[in-house]
Amino acid sequence: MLQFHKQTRSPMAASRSRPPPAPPAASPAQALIAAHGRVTRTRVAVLDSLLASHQPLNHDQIAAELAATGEHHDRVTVYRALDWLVEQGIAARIAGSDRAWKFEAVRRGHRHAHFHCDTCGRVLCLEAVEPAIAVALPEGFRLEQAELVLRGACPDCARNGER
Amino acid sequence: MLQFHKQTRSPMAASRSRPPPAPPAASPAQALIAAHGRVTRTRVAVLDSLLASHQPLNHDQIAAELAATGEHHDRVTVYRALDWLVEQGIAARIAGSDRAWKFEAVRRGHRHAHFHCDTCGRVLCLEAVEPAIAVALPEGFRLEQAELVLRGACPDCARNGER
DNA sequence: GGACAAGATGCTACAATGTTGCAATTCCAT
DNA sequence: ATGGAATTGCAACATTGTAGCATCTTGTCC
Repeated sequence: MLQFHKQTRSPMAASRSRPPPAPPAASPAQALIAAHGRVTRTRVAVLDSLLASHQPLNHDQIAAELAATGEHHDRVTVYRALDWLVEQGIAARIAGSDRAWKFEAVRRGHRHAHFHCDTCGRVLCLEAVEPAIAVALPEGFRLEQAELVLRGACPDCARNGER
Repeated sequence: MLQFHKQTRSPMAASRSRPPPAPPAASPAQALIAAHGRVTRTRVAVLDSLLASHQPLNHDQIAAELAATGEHHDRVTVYRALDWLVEQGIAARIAGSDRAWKFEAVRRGHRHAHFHCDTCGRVLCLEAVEPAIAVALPEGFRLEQAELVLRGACPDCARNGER
């Protein structure tokens, strides 16, 4: 659980009106982004959202997060920021049970399964589930990633009884 | 406008007038559908396509299959037929790497992994891959289905070298 | 075989989720 | 501080799927 992100925004806002002398050690998001390319307002804000969330977010949820900060971020720019983060390996794109992509910050060396709730549509990261995936892939395939996808009802929805 | 579908349906017509004693004369698709509800032109055609395919098909590919038979099938009706087949447990809906659903006929008791090719977008069923999925799900979750999703390059695309 | 009611179809709109093209703006290495 | 490339913002478009509703089919009962 990482719930630090609010204060990362203020140095950024200040830097727009007047470049501060030396705020080098910025947020983890800024550091990550700087290591891969240009640091921009929207990229930082989007990655902040992803890092602060303990579950994958779709574009809508991210937009809501950004709106809550009071800044305006263009819809298309957010899509492009997400594309870029995925391309850089900073974020991962996972297919939800609705037809919208969900995104999560990549934790290196941290394998976990995803649980898709059919009732509420959320995707939960099951940190504790380290699946024993023993795959014998036929000749010719080049494996890039293996993921265990679980479907069903999350605790909240299962408790409420419906199916 | 429906000249061509007659031949597909003739065994059906026969079975309606007089149920054949020996084997289930109607196509497997018709039998499956009849066991769950109304047998209609589009449902049969769609399920035939799924049964004939060795890999999951998206709506576009199914539409192409249907068009090849010379019959016309409305876009919306095909969607609804697919929804119905999934609802009845005859077909399964799986999320592709693009944002279109893919569908496959359900083979009972036949677990297999899916390989998503990032290059050509196809989803291949890996019949030989019987993943050892040992999941210890936390309390509260109700598991409905577990699926192993593999991503990378399929043999065709891997051979052609690009990434 | 024929009539009937529930269910399925085929339109046409509409909704949700991205994507493209391009001029204007921003980032950052000089 | 400045210049050029990367990024943004906007509007238009593309893809994939749904909703509403009048009409037609299917399966059943006589």
